Amino acid sequence: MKSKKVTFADIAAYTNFSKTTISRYFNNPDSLTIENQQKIANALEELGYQENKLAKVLANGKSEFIGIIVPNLYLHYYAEMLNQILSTYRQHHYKFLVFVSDNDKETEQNYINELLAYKIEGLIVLSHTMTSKELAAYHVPIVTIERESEHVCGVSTDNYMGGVQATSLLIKNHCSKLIHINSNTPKYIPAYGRIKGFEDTCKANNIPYEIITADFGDSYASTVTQIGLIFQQIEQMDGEKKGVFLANDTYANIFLNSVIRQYGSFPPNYRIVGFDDSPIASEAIYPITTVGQQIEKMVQNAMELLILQMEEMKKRVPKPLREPIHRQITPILIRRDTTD
Amino acid sequence: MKSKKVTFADIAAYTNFSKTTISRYFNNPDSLTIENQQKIANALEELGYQENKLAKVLANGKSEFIGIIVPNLYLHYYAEMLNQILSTYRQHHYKFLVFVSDNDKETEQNYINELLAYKIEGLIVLSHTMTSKELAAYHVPIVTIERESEHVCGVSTDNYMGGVQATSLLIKNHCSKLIHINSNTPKYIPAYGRIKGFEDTCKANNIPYEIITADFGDSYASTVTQIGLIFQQIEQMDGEKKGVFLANDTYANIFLNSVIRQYGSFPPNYRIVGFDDSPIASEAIYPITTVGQQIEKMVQNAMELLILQMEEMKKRVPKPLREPIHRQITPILIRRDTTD
DNA sequence: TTGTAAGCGTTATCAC
DNA sequence: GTGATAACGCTTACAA
Repeated sequence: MKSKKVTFADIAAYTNFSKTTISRYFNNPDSLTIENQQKIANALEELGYQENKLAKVLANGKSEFIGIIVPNLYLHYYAEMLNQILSTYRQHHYKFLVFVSDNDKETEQNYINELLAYKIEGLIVLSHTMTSKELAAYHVPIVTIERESEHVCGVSTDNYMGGVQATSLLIKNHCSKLIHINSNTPKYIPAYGRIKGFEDTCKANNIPYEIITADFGDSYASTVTQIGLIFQQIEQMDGEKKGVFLANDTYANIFLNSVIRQYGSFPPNYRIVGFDDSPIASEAIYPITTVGQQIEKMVQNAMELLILQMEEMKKRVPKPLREPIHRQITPILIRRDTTD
Repeated sequence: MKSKKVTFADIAAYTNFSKTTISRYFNNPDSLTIENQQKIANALEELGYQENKLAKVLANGKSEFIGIIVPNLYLHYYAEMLNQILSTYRQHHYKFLVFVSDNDKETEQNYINELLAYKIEGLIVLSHTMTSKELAAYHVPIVTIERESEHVCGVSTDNYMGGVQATSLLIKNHCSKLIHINSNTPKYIPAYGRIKGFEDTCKANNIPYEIITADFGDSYASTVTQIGLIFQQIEQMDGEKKGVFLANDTYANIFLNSVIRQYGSFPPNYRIVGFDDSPIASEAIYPITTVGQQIEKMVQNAMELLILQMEEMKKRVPKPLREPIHRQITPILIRRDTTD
């Protein structure tokens, strides 16, 4: 087996340069002559050098670590978000330390402390348990995605516009009655905008509408049951063409399945729109029209905001943002088979 | 704002102890008197100490980092795998550095080098681009999950048993003709076992069968097209009750959708079994019977194998495994509505 | 039970 | 263009 790890000292001895010069070879090669660069390059090869970034971090303070706290990866939405975040490595070369919080606040605080101990330069928060005020108190660059973010930077989907888009399409489809199905959503959550957008659009167009909220429980089975009941309820309602806008694609798919099992195929008296553009929307028995969140764009914006703050911290006299920055990303309506 | 970061030196000065004692407070508190522990605890609080694990790692060589390379997070299978891996933090306190490779070999090699530079103690590989021989050459503890792993430790589903289970169920359902649908799978991939298990079981029971393989392209749309064609082909076949076993739940769902659109509801002359127990299996228009991979158990085994190797590396005279260890996890048949 | 001093493998600050 | 030398913040013999 090979012996110990080879360090700058070994390279220096081997090449008759100093450690400083070896360091320069990596960080500022132009300051060496071409031939000396070559000498060192050879030595590296010969001795089988393996760089140690931890030592580098200790010396220069730049860990290039970003921490991520995500509620779970069961929902495709979070998985795809994480996917996009990790993919930014190619542009920015930040390394990501990832934690899954499962919505436990205390656990989450432990994670943050652990992350701080590893000298992360920034933190991306997707979970909901801590308030933005608590997050801000850590005095580390932070960006949140699609959650309450009064006291820190954040990006979220323009949920209001999403609601408007979905509702407008249903109206263009000549639906005579509009129905929105959602869980009980507090007003300070970004997703509340979907409800508001729906309601405002119905009012503005003078179309009869109804908002049905329910507690869908925390299992898929209970969601199926609840939506089944709501479907029966809607079947009883007046309206020859019902436009149903659901809070997400999972709900939309369950609703569509109820409809198909009742009618055998997609009937002309229903139009359905979901939200998220998750895989289930295209995989459904009839591909579902949905409001697609632009996840890639959201992540790109989040990274911009984070990098902005991180760069600032590296200056000799960091001047943190006076006000947190917030960005809204407009979603895109994706028309498929459950609307005209 | 607060000034510089406080270090052991500051705590030492403040408490009139040495840095060594402060270090001991963290790593071996019992070696201090209770009152001195208290003194130090107070000082920590007063000065607002924030630990630096990077310095610790540099000094003691234990990074507590594990690297993960996953092909993507688009497929729920990988997302759930990652989810389970990250969740092991609670038991073992290893921190995870995660990379998404998108199946590019060169990229992947860069990732591994980066991970080595951060002194990871071990590596978990889910991607397929590098051979296990190449992986083994890195001389770092490795475990692979559900992939070729001749030269490194690995865990995988007992795909053969899965194939047997699925096929046996279809036989018990009195199917007169069995059909297996799969992509072109090389024999050295663990998933090939599904085909073998199907075939052997058909032969053993003397049931007419057919194996249909195809290139499904790399998009969902092309998969739908291909499976639609295969469905038409199967419709032409003899057999009053056809048992169809598909390589995964996505295929099974598409096949089921084809059936429903043809028949209006689930007809008695078809029985369907998928593989993976991914969300689509339960979310389908009729919940799909499937062979469920025990992801949690696989991850647990993977961590065991990895920790085994990592512990060995910490010994004064590491004796690496003579032979890589491999584990097979038996999958579980989950009966739902597409079988009796 | 506690302290001294030499690392760990880099980078940063001055010199020359 | 190159080199000494002191950090960076913690651990670990070896002493006492």
